[in-house]
Amino acid sequence: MKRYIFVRQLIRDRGVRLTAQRELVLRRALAHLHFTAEQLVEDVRRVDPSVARASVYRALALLHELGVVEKHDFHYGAPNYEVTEGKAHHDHLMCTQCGEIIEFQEPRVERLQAEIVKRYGYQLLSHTHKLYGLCPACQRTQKPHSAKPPALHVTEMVS
Amino acid sequence: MKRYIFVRQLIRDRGVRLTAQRELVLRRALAHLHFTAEQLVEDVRRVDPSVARASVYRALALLHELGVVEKHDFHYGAPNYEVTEGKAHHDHLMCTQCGEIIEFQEPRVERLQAEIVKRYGYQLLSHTHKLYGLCPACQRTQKPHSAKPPALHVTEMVS
DNA sequence: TTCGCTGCAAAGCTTTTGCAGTGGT
DNA sequence: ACCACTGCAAAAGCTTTGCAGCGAA
Repeated sequence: MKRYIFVRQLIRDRGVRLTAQRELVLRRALAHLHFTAEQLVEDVRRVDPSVARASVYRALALLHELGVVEKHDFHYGAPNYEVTEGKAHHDHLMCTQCGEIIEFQEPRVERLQAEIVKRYGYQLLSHTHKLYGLCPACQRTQKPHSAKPPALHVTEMVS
Repeated sequence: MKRYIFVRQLIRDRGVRLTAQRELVLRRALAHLHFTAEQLVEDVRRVDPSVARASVYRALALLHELGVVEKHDFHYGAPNYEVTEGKAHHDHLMCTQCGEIIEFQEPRVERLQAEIVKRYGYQLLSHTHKLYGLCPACQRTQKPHSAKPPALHVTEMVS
């Protein structure tokens, strides 16, 4: 709820209009941990079928510009989005078989990153750090060669 | 050259046919550090215009299955491919303004990764670690807001 | 000779865009 | 009352696929 109100204010401060469509897209985005653009379209249209696919994409782009939403490519299926606003920084560990995503924090890695960029004279702006593996459950039911994209799922229902 | 011969053998061992198209795609892929599928298509067809776009995509998919080629998404333009076969493992540092890509190694990060997955009972299969920032040159010519995709470039000419 | 691979063109998916009408401020 | 935003449908990437013919083994 706090995040919702905060982002609404961000939109207003941006000087763009706070429309019903944008509010709805924001509310539905906040209801998921990780989601694809298409999942968000479906979710939004389940609530209000009159909202156009294009409006969802445009609202998502706006949220991305505002720094509220991050885009992830887990290389298994379509890109994923995540509302990172108001959440502590974290990276991701994903099961390549069932699609489970775990968010982790590791300050020691962050420190090493700073060291690495310094080595090349770079100014660090952002980073992505993704670990892929098998979750405990999938290690047991392990198929020798499941080369293909597992479903990317979504769980949390409120924000 | 050693890599070329090695991969040819990989293809034969796979029990699939070693066609002229596959050999050409492999040679041109080896000639670049990082490339998009479309860049590879252009490059291949510059050498032999009779090769179909679809054949390049199919050959690239084969090389990916063989573990010879890796796919990267730098979030600036189309996904990038890289022939990693025969190269030491490394991760990437990219300038978001000019598109320069630096490959770095940091064993200490690798060690922390092993520790992280153990924490969650995962079995680590692979990872991606990408740092985004401004290279020394672009820090000087810095535009306040260059939100858009820089050209992804390609340099090396032989392999 | 066989059947896996290719070229071609068409289709598929996801995302973007042009435009006329609508609604926030 | 403006003009930014929306819905719609068409277009625009990028990648995959069906199919008939070709050519590596």
